[in-house]
Amino acid sequence: MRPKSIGDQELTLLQYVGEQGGATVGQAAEGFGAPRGLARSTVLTMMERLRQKGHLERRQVGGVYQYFSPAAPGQVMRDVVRSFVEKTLGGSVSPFVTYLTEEARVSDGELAELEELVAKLQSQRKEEA
Amino acid sequence: MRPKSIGDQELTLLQYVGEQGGATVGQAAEGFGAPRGLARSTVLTMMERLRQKGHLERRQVGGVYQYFSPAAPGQVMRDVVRSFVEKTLGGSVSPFVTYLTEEARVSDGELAELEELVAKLQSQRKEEA
DNA sequence: GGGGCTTGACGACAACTGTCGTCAGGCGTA
DNA sequence: TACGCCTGACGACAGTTGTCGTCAAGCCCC
Repeated sequence: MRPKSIGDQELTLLQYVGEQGGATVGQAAEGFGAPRGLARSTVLTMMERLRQKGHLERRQVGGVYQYFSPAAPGQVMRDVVRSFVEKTLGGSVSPFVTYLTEEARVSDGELAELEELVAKLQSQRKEEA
Repeated sequence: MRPKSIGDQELTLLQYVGEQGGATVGQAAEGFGAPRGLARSTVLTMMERLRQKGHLERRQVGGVYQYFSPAAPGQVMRDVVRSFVEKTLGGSVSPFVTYLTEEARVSDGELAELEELVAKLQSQRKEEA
């Protein structure tokens, strides 16, 4: 019983459902699949696979199933990033920082987040000292 | 002919070869495969697949093939991170910054890199202003 | 010359992903 | 009642990854 992997397309769909605060297959097929040229059955399959993996739950509402994410908003992304750092980067975030430094486009909001992050880390260092 | 994807294990192996400054299959099998319990043929297969994808090149040296990475050191990692940010995070580094803030262990060296990064970005903002 | 070990090259298999097509059942409207 | 549309559930298929086993050729030492 491996943790629960997730493909890129699946993740994007999961995100979509999360943002919508839940959706039926029909809604997801229209709002997510259609713009991407995906057939309804494709969306259905992905949603069911996500459900099997525990990333989505469904509830019968008015005759149809309403799917929704049982995880807190943002949690999934965090898990994905953690898994990427651990599995692919071997636990070090250095490659990512290098990437940020050399070629990422960082928005103002993200820069602010980074500033906060640095400040937070610095104060932690002091405490420990 | 899609760009050139790469699996996690493949990437780790590619990294290994890069760090070693090149290696024969025998060397990689011993130094990389053995510690991970991978058979020699597994390592060979991965190296050949990496070569087919253009991530590795080989040269006949003293009867055996010496494999090496044609890319500059660190380039591969940067490519991988970029691809992850674009494909999986949808182009935004926010999820990553959030991860860093909430749960990553950041080393002193990495913190220093981050500080530099923030400083650099701030000065860029000023210039643009 | 004969063994034995290393190399390369294949072919294979199972999982996971991304995509569908199709079938059967339910509901509403003509 | 009959038809058409939406919904769920399957089963399928191809491509990518991760892993091997095996076979044939070469090379070295006894």
